[in-house]
Amino acid sequence: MSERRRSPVEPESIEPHMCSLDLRLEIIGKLPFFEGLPPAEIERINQSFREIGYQPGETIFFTGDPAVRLYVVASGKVKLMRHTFTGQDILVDILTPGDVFGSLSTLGDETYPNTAQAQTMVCALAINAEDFRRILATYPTVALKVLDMTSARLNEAQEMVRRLSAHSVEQRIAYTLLKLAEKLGEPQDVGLLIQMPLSREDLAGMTGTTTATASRVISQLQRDGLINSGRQWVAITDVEALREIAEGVGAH
Amino acid sequence: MSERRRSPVEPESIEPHMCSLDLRLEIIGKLPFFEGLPPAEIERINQSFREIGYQPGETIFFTGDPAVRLYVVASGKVKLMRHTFTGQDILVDILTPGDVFGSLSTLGDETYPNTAQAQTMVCALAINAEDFRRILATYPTVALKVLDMTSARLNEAQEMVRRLSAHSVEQRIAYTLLKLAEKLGEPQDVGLLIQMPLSREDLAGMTGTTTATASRVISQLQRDGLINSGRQWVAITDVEALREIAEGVGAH
DNA sequence: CGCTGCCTTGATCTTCTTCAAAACGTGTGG
DNA sequence: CCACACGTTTTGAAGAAGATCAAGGCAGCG
Repeated sequence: MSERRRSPVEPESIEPHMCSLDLRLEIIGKLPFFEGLPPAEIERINQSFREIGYQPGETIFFTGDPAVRLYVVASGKVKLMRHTFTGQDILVDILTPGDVFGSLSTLGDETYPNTAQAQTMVCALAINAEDFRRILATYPTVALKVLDMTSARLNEAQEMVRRLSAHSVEQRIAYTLLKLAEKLGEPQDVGLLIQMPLSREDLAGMTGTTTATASRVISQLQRDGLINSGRQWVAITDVEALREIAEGVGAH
Repeated sequence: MSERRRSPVEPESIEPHMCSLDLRLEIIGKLPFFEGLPPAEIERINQSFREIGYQPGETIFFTGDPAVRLYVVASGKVKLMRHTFTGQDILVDILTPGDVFGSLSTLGDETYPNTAQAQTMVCALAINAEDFRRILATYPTVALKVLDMTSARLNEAQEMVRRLSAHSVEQRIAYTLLKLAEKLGEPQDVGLLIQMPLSREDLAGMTGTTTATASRVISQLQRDGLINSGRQWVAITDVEALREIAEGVGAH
């Protein structure tokens, strides 16, 4: 413990070309829901998008802003949050390349329900909400894929509700770490590293607890040898044991 | 308090015709997402559906069952739940006529993530998941409406996550009652009545607490004159005051 | 009537929050 | 390379909120 390494999370910052015009077609073509579309169509769809780059920590939009655009993560990580009146931020979701956010239902709310913030260097593709609707109406395949993604996220959110309701903080943190590792995990010498800057505060926001408690739990898990962690990063060393905690195998 | 009335919630049971062939077209035509479709198309779509009736308490499908069908609530109320290993049930959502449930994303999970149970007498329209996909692919308007509904529910679920994380039990219960009243409220002499059988256990499941605590909070709210309640029913008498509690205006 | 579920209420105990202070890591500028 | 300063993390002690366990009350129904 004497010589703790620096954060093993790679900066992911020195890649300016990621948001360049050159690669837009490739990025858009690789998006899960445009997959399989003929190149000519992708070319046309491409016209409607414009790319925007964000610095880590930069806010893409705030809760309550008029919901005019829909975004797609092209590269980097975006966190979706909700504010509480007490000033605390709840981390609702973490988005990775291919994920959609912003204004999906033009008919419903006129404002964004969440705040979106760049967690790393981010390249996002933005499209006018109405234009996106037109695309969906034109290509039913795409609409079905977007629907799939949305209902998958609904499912995850409902699962989250269940876990917040019935599980202890330790279980929730264990589960959240596993979920994050599933999405962002990278095998490294420190363990299965969650490839993003992740503070105790973030973790607290995701599990509905405080930084102090999150810190205590993380320390305990580390003492037990299940994880490995430092400033702004966490790596899992014993996935199975962590899963047992998350599912509440011995305790409750 | 000496002479407490019987449950003012209407049974909603003696309407067997609701699930008859005669009214199917009308019901399907009134579904939010088929609205505006030409009658001839509705007639065709109608062919793919079959109706199924359920008794109160009857289970429509369990978590983990193979997800082969998609359902639409035609009449009655359906509750969506998730089980926990401790045996506790979390009430994830309450569905009213027009709501879709069951297998939406045929690509994703092969099993239902939730358990669906009839809360009242229910008439549901069922359709093979693949057939429904075909309909969505054929009528983009419908697909967009379903997408809207789904993302609205996603939004609600995320809001629920926020509230579970940051609010007290009293606030959560107040909020849940308001939400239910919004969906199912009926002005009556006892107050704004939530038109469905709603036990303390249900309420506990929706707010992530125990029946004992839910009961305590309900009693307190009743003592303060904000609500009116009895066995399996709740009515709101002071919406504004309840909203203040839900939003946490004074307390935290 | 008496049975079966709901609902209420009390006492105790655990978990988590809160508040606060100290230690640590990291980047900065000397 | 060192020292400082800032943000993050750790840790402690006290307190509050809610869970748990359990007993009793009340309503509706056979």
